Amino acid sequence: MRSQAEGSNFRERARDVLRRSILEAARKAFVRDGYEGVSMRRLAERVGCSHANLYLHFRDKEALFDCLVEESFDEFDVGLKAMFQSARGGDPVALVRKAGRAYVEFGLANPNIYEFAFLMRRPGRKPDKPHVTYEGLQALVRRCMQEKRFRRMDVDVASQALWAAAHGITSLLIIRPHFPWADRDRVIAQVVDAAVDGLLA
Amino acid sequence: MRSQAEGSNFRERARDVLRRSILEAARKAFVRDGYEGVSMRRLAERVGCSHANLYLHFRDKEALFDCLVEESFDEFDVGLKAMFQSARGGDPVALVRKAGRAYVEFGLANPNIYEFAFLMRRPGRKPDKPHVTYEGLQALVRRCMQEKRFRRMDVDVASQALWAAAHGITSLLIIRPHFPWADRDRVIAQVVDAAVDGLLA
DNA sequence: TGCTTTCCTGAACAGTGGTCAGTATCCTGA
DNA sequence: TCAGGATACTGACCACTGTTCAGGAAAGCA
Repeated sequence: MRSQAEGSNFRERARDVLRRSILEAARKAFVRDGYEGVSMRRLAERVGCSHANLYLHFRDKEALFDCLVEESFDEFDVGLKAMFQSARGGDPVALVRKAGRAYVEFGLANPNIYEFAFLMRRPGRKPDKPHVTYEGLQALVRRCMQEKRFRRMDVDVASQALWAAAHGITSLLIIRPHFPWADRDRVIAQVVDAAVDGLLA
Repeated sequence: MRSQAEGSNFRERARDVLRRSILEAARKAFVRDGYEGVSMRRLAERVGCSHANLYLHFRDKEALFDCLVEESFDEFDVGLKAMFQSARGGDPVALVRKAGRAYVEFGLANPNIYEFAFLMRRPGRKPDKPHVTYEGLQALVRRCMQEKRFRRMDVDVASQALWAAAHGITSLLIIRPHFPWADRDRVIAQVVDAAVDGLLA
């Protein structure tokens, strides 16, 4: 029995394959129709299995989409890290601005992912621990302070203020797409730059 | 038949009474349980009528809650207008800061209302026309520019940047209440002040 | 081949928002 | 006062949702 469990069996591989195809179908459906617009039954139909089967791979609908969101943000983190890497030694303040714009762009490019991650209230869900992305921002802000580019203040207050500004314009653009927005890029730039400038020494 | 319709009948009054009691029960339920947490059947039970009856007063669930939100924002507008009135002739920039804080406070004091108004995506809903509150902000920003306190720029870019900042911190605090926030008041002040300072001449 | 373990599914459950034919209620004009 | 007509209301119903579970199908091992 032990040997069955640990051997990388046909069954085990098949299980992983199914899991991945669920995730991919879910991503497609989710990106197109949003959380409420996807039903487990229709999803199962696309995958080609019974809807009950989905529950053998994911505890419930939320868990499935949580998994997708995590994947997406991991990708985002990778992109962000690459950006930090390539700009190592450069102007940290410019990097904050760039990261802020990248954050907004990511949200606008993946509105349904962003919606699920930061626009939906999910009472009784896991406590909101800081995401890797936030920790990266924290580190960057700290560096700006060490190099005396930002004035001395609580790192968290500064980081959270930056996050709030970037999130504000991202979420409004997603939620109110038909609002008579002025030039979007200028609004985004204004929001991000003002938030950054507000921290300068 | 005409006289029936216009006469302030017993029936007509009763209709209005029921409509109001629906709205009040809905407000209570909605504030406690959020949009998804309220079902039309349970709501009808509280009101004391059949759930089908609700649909004779409101086209659907969304229309019912749209009505509530409109009421709430009317209240918000009244409060904000009074503030503008009382500070007329005073420092317009200080007024913008005050309005920004008031906006955030309102949102935090009425999270479920705010959620429905600005946190929920409702595809295919009526085009998002600017709300009275936004128009008030626009006017205030214009005044700041006329008095040369804000630098010359597109009024909408400036107004929308301010709105985005205030919305950003409001929505994050509502959606992520368990995030390890720094001192909330300081974060709010930082976000609002940075957004305002970013417009100064 | 039998036996065990693991996988998978159809049916069922309790709930949702929304509709509609039919009934109960009220108002009006004779 | 009473019949007729307009109005208000409801129970039953529809198509759907997320989720569970007994039991059948399939695979691995002896």
